[in-house]
Amino acid sequence: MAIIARKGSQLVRKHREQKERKKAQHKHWELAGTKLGDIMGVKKTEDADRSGGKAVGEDGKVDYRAEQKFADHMRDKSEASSDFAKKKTLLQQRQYLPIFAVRQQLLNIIRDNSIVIVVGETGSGKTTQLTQYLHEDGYTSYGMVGCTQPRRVAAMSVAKRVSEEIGTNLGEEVGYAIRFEDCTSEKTLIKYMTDGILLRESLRESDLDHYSAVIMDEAHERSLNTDVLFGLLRDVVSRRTDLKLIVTSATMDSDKFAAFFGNVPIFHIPGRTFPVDILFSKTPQEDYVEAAVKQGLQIHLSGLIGDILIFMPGQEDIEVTSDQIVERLEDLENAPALTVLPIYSQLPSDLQAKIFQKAPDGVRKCIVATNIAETSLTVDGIMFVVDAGYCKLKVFNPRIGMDALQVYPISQANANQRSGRAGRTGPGQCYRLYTQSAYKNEMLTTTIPEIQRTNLANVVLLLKSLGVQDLLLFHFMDPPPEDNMLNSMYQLWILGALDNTGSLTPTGRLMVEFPLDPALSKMLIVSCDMACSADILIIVSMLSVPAIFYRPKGREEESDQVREKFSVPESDHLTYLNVYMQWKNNNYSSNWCNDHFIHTKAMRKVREVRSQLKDIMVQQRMNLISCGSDWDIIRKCICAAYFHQAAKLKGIGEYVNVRTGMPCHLHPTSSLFGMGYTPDYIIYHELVMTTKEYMQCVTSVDGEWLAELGPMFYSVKQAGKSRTENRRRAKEDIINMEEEMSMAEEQLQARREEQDKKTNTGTVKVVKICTPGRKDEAPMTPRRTPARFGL
DNA sequence: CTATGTCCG
Repeated sequence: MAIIARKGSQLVRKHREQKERKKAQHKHWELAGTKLGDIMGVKKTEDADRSGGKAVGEDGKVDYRAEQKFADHMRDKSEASSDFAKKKTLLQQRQYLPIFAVRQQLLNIIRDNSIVIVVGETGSGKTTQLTQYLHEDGYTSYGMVGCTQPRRVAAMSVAKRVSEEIGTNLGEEVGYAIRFEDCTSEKTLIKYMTDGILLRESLRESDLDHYSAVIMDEAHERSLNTDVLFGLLRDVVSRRTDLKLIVTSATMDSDKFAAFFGNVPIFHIPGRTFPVDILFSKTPQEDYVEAAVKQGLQIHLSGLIGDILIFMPGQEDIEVTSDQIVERLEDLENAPALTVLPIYSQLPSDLQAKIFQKAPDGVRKCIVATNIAETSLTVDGIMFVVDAGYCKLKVFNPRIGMDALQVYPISQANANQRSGRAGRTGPGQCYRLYTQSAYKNEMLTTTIPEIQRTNLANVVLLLKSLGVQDLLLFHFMDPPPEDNMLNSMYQLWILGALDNTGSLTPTGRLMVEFPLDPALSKMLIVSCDMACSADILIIVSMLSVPAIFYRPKGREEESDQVREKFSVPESDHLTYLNVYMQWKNNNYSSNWCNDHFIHTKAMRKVREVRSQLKDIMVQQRMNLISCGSDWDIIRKCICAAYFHQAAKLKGIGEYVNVRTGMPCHLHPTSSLFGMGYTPDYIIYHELVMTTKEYMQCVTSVDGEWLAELGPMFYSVKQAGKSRTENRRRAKEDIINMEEEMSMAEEQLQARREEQDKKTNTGTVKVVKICTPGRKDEAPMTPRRTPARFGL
């Protein structure tokens, strides 16, 4: 009943909104008229002034000034342009790269120093050539040359290219390693890999004895793994004088990198890109969606040739922007054809592939993207970039143990990366929908590195298993906030991975074996004792991939209804299990996925993860048993690893966090959402602040389970005799053991102070992070009006 | 009572 009412009212509202919006738009266009200048608010740029300085539009609302010429650091991996490739041999192509001119100098400086920072601009050829130069210079005679990449695709494609250049089969002299795929052999001399792989390797072999040289490519992106490797490799090099470390960096932070590694030399390799004109908005834009739509259309109607790339923070904005461009273009007479293509990572791959297809002759492409187009995928033929100036960032707040996924202004580094996307195949233009003063004064030079804004439980576990005694003294380039480290250690203590002295327990050592977040590893370990490991294995696998359910625009109701068929009323975890079992019963069919609004790609990955985890379990002699249909056992097992993330029912549909007392909400996608069934206690997998504090993926639990499984948090005041009595009392008398919590924290704090006294080196620096929700700390917090756009 | 940026093991 409740469901029907909810769906019904929603339908009506949506429909009404749509009608209203249409009406309002018509009004808008009648008022605005159809004169080009009026609609765009900008004069047509027949002859865009490329020399800089001159205003492009004089009388419009959106107004730009050419400010500077700009060539960016962009990744130009391996692909040479096709006609060039036809004419030249591989060797000639290699010699044409800018890095070739400085080859000997580079090798000399590497010979003379253990660590070198290389500033390699886009198109310099560093990624493909550095490894080969080291190989040619004899470094592979006593070990491998390793090269890390932040992304898998990069590791694979570069390895392929280099193996062709050397003239061997991929996987022999030149190979790569990524999760699920080790394409190397005993013959391998040059090994490309993701930075996560090298990190895992250092667990087995802390001095990296197999390597004679390690190149950390794209280090300026500062991925979590890169930052941990920084600290580790710095020490490895001091122990092993025969190991060479080469770290690539962007110009802006090369000095910082050099200082971190001990004032090591910086070597600069020029790049080869086309100039990009940067045009800033003269006035701040109130609504970046509106501004982007106008700018996109203005470029399109200017008659200049070339595809357009628009950067937006998220899926919703992308959809609104795309729709608006299409709609407004339809209202114009004789407008040239334009294909508008959205792209973001959650988009199914067949739709993603569209952006790489060539548009029909005379049709311009306009790609509307998240920052996926900033580094992860490169589209050729982009001449115009429109940059809204925002991105979404996940920031972890250790105090309340919650992530916040919110829109933040981008950094200058992001902005430069984005504009560089217009200069890949020819000179281009970048329209920034923010003022030059905002760029200079309000934007950070670089994005806050991931290590300072993420949950560190995994990093802490890893470093502990590497024998790092005091994590607060570990040499990070940018140390994470102390709160964050302490919180992670505390969390690991709760999970039984660390003992009271902060050392790794046997459970902790077992947890390290799994490429999972600690709580998930714990769940897997506990499940073996509770005889439901086969089922938990599936749930864990489902939880370690991104979104399973697909909710396409325009078919929201339909997909929601299909999803409800899978829903297990008391648990999202069990709902996931249910989905997997049904998929399995349908022979892992991709058609079945499509019919049920489920991401095929995600499910395939679940299967891969499951198989990898299963191998580890077998190797660790953990038994695989299913509990059949006794799903209470499964819920109890989940509770055993997540009791620290519990919420108590407060009112109808209202929950409060048991530990912090903070109100939390069920996410609308939860099986428990909007149902008549409202359990007294639930545990949640994740707490994320978006528009509200949402618990994502929840399972109902018995109050007494919490007391039984999380005795350091909860206790039942008086134990009754019967089960029902127990349960009743548990519901009434659950106490949050705040004192014990703070005791553990004090213990950690005391330890830290003790260490501080021993070494007053001041290596620990706490960096304040912009607290989510504090508007005064985010000067460029955008006015988000896209939902009401056009009204 | 309503929605999630990008990666990695």
